Amino acid sequence: MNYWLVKSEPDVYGWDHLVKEKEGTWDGVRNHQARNNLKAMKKGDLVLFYHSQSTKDVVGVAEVSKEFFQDPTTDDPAWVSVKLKPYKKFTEPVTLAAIKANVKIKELVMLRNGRLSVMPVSKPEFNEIVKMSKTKL
DNA sequence: GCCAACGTTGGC
DNA sequence: GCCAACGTTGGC
Repeated sequence: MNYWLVKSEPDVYGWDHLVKEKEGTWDGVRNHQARNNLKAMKKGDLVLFYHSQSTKDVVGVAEVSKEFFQDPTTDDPAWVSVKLKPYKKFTEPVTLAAIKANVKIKELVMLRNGRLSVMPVSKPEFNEIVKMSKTKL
C-alpha cells in the first residue's frame, strides 16, 4: 500500500466534484514526474486530496479505483490517467500553513517542489496529516 | 498582482 | 548539448 498526494484547483475539479461524480478520472497530467507517479499507483492506494490556490488545504482522502490507462484527453501514449473515488472527507481540513508548521512532515515533497501535481507521501507523513485532520479513517 | 521555481522551447 | 527566453503554476 502506497500513499500519495494530488493537487487540484477546486474551481476546476475539487473534492466536491469527485463526491458528486462518485469516481473521477485524473487526466490532463502533462508532467513526467507526475506521470511516473500516476503509473506507480495501485488500486486501493490512498491519496491525500489537496486544494491549491484558493483554500490551500488537504480536504480529504481519495482511493485509487482504477490503475493507470491511456489519458482520454490525448492520443499521445506518453500520458496516462488513473481513476479516484472519495474515501473519506476530513473532519477538519489540514492547511498548508499547518503542514509547514509541523516539523514531523517538513520533508513532504510538496514543500520542496511546489509545482508537482502528483507526488508520493510516506506512511508516517500520511498518518500525521490524517491525525492533524482529526479524522478517523 | 507579484515573484520564485521549474519545465519547455529554440537558437547556436 | 548548452543555455537563454519564455510560459505556467502556485504561494503570498
